[in-house]
Amino acid sequence: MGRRKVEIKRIQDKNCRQVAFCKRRKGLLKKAKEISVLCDVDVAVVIISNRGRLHEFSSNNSLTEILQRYESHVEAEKENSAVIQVPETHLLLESAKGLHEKEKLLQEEKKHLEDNIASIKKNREVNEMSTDFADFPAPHIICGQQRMTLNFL
Amino acid sequence: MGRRKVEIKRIQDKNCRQVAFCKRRKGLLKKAKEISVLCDVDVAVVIISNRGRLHEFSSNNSLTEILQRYESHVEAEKENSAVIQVPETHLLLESAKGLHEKEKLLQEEKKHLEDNIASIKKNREVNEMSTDFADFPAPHIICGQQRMTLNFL
DNA sequence: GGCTCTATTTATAAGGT
DNA sequence: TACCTTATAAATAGAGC
Repeated sequence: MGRRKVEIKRIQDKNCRQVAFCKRRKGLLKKAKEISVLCDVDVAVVIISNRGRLHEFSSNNSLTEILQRYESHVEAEKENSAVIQVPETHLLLESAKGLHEKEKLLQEEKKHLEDNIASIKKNREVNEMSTDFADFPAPHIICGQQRMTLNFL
Repeated sequence: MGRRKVEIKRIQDKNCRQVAFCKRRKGLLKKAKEISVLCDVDVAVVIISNRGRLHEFSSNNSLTEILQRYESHVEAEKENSAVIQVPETHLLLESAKGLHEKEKLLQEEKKHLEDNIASIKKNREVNEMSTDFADFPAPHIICGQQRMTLNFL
């Protein structure tokens, strides 16, 4: 739905990809809301950008509850089916490969966490130095700092 | 997008509502897949009809992983939400308190990550030692181990 | 990075099988 | 209940700010 048809594959250009993400994210969340209202159903949408930023929609206030309910219903089935579907011994090689990738991912995330902790400590020092409230930065500045740290999570 | 414009409110006629649900559910899941591919992001969609039937999409095979990441985001934001929502100056003390708590939380998360890495390395060593596949534990046991480690992500 | 414009594609409301 | 058809509304790609 645009000036030309686009093939559904990863958009190579970084800027185009970001623009498409903004537009389509907005569209997806809107559609999630619409179906939940029109059809009176529970809907949960979670989007995590590759920079780790979170976007969500839920049709009620207890998304976590919906998702946990979902997990409790589906996980058991998945475990059963996994055992049934994956009796091939050679897939254990894939398992080992997956563990390597997980380790790499974890180390990257850990680095983010460490950076974030450093950032928080820095902010805290700034706050603790300013014991005179008259010199305190405006609340929205604080908000901005915290928002920044959140982006690393 | 149809013969006429529809207001976004619960569709009264049960049959129309069901028809709309089928169409829009299909559309929503399609769009979720498209954005995940085009924009290279993680997306999870969970739809629970009012009859309790479940429909889902996730951009990779580990919906659980996406949801866990979601929950860690929410926990972190909960701590800050009080500060963000309230512009009262005296709450800056709470802000500092929140930063301490956040640091504590992050350190706990980091510890989880470190424990997890250790666990993964341990698993990997076990895998590498077991070059004789005949001695490999049953696949479902491996699956169980991975599921456990995933819960920390 | 976000917003506007608009040509074009896509989704879908009604209606029918 | 679930699939066609088709007119129409809605989303959005690309371009410009």
